[in-house]
Amino acid sequence: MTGQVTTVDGRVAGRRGQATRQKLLDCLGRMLGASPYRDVKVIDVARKAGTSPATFYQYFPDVEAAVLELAETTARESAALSELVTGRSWAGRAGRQTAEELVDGFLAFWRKHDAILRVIDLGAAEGDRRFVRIRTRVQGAIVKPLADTIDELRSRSRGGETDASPAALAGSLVTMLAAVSAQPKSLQALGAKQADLKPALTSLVHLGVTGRRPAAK
Amino acid sequence: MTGQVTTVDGRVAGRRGQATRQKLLDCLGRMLGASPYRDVKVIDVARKAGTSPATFYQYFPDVEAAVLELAETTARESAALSELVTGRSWAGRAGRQTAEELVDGFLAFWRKHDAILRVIDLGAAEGDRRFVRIRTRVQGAIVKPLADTIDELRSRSRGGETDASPAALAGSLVTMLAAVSAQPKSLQALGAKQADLKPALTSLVHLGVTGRRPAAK
Amino acid sequence: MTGQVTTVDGRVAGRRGQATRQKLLDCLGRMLGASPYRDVKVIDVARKAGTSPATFYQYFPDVEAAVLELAETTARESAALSELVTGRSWAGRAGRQTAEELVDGFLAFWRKHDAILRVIDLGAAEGDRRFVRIRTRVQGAIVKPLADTIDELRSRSRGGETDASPAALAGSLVTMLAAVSAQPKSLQALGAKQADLKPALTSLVHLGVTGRRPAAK
Amino acid sequence: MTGQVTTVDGRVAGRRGQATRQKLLDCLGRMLGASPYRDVKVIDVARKAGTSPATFYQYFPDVEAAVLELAETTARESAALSELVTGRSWAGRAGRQTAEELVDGFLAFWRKHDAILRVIDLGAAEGDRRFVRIRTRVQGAIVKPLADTIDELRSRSRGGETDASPAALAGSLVTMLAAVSAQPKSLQALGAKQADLKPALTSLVHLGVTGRRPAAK
DNA sequence: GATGAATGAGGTTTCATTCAT
DNA sequence: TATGAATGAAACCTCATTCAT
Repeated sequence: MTGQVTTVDGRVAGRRGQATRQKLLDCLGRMLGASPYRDVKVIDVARKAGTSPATFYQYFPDVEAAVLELAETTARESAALSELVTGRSWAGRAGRQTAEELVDGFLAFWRKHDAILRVIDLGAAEGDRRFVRIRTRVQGAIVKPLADTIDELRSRSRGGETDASPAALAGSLVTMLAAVSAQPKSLQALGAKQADLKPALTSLVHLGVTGRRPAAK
Repeated sequence: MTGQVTTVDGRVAGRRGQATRQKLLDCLGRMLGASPYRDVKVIDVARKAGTSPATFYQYFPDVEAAVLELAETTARESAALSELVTGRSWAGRAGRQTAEELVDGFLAFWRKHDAILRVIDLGAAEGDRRFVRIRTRVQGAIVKPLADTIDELRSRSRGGETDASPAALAGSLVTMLAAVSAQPKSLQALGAKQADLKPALTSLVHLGVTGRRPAAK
Repeated sequence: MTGQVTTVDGRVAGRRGQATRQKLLDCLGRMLGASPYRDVKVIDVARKAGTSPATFYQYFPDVEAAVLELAETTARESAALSELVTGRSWAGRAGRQTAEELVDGFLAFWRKHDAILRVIDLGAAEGDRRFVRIRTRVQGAIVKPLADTIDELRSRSRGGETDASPAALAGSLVTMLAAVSAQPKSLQALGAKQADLKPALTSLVHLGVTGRRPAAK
Repeated sequence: MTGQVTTVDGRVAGRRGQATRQKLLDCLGRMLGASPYRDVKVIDVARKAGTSPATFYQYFPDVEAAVLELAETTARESAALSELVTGRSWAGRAGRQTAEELVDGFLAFWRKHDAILRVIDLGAAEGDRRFVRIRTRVQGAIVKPLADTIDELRSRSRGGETDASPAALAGSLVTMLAAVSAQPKSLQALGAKQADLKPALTSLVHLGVTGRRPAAK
């Protein structure tokens, strides 16, 4: 599935080559977290990885290609996020816990992939199709099962309400989680204490999904 | 109040200079909407404004400085957003309308200032203090009165509920609105129809603020 | 003698113009003392003088022209140096005093015109005729009467000695004085105390002129 | 001892790199002799060396850095000047010859390193510590042994004379030699014939060191 | 596989210089 | 007289990119 790892000129990379390639990716990842995307240069990545620019070009045609690969990896990992939603109960205390774990899991994932997710967001916002696709994949890992859940909950209850679309609701909620994660200091600057954040998000998710406030703890 | 507009070397700009300066800002703003921030160069801004790079440097030390000024202007304009919240009713039909107008107004503002807001977000996410401050100001224009509103609504109802913090709730909701605005195609790619978006946001805002679903139309 | 002061385009400068022009020269002089000649720019001179580059160009075609004018002024002042030599006695105690005053006067003059003399030296060393001419004028103010003095002293004593040429001797001595003045910290770095400098120079001058050591004080 | 030669970004230069680097230095040296220091540009040095500015910047951060390296090399070579003084006799005919050879050797060295020494002088006169240090080293190569010589000569003769400090004397003499060398046409313009120069300098050096005129040839 | 080394290309910056006001 | 303002021109400087080793 992961296919062969190849050099730019088509050769298959051996053990040593793979290691070099990976080190370049790692360094790139770290640099994305440390300096503005605008300022990330091939030369710096190579130098920080202890190799030369020439080596970088053995494996990637340019910085963007390497970024896309990091993004791809992240997208692959994001599949696991689905488990935060599928097969969970949204009733009563269990529902509150489901919402809590969803928020927790999401924030953790975001925090871990901080830098690359920021770049994906940027690329997508700027209209780059490749990044839009990846972003969709990452958010979809939660949005889709969440939308299904909302649908299902409604069909179980006395339906007929002209309520908001499940997909739109789920999408909005996940977008919110992502955005809050991406701007860690933002809400504090607006007067929300660090400790208040998760409860608020949990509450909103619960409200959005079920239409009611979560049960008290 | 706006202080004197000065050139980089400290001279006070006259009528003609101001015009040139403004034209540069306008062109920069347009370019931010058209190409990745990464690719915006002094030379292009100058060319598009019908002047030379040398002239650009009379008024700004670099692209970032000009961007910050655009951002500043946007922040100033954002103050008007407060009116979407202050003095509104959240009860019944009126409440639904308040939420709708809030969402509408916010999206409209975001759409209008699309490009620069994206750059502000990026700068803030990358940790640049100056952008964080501006972002806080923009979002604060809505978050603060909204948090007050939540507070007030609670105190009026039979209180005592251990609910999420108003500031965190308001912050999360506004962050959501901003993020959804910033990624216009995103939710559609996730299966939400364009038309479903506003109702969903409206619903979430109403739920978040009042704790109940909005009244039917 | 000093002719009319004119602007670059040939107009005769009035009272106000003269003042501006002079201020530019003064600032240029000060800047030559403060930063490497390499780094002195029209823009800076004008700015420091509280005017604009355009004004500078009203009075001087370029920096070099202004420098030459400063140099010219210095050359004019240097004429007074002759008095350190003419009509002095070189016999006995009086001779020592003559040498001392010569050294003193020369160092004082050099210290006062420090910066511009450095530039003159540089220009001359680099082969610029105009600076060579000025330098010659400045040093000539002392060299010529000094050479005459040597000549005269010899003709008075039992002549016939195949001794060094008076002009070459005088020129070398004065060059020495100038060079020592130009590098104030140099000799100290080489182990000569500040207080030892003048006596040494005095002694050398006396030796060079008279062929004998100066009398004890 | 000379340490590794490295590029600006910290790589160790190999055989080819060293050659390029050296060619740049050589060309810079030649250019300093041909045009005013003010006008020496990276682009010209590179062009003359048959490379590109980019290559220049691989090896030097700017022109000044390269100049300092040339200066350093010259300083190293200057150590050999000491031999013009150490172990020489200053008595009678031999003394005259010692003085002659000292002057000759010094002038030859100066003529050979003409250009860079001029720049060193300039930098030092303008107060740049790095140049002052180098200048001190160069002149020290002669000044120190010469001062020792003076000291020794005095201690041998019936001492007790309150004479000028040896270091100051030696320093002044060497400064004189350097300055005369640096302004080759200067003395001629002041009426000293080319052929008279060395005898005059020889005479002054001899007088300064021994206190008496040199013996006739 | 890796990389010293070189460099074309192009944006950045600075200035001298001009001109209309 | 003075100077805001603009800019051509040129150097600076950085990088992506290539290639021979």
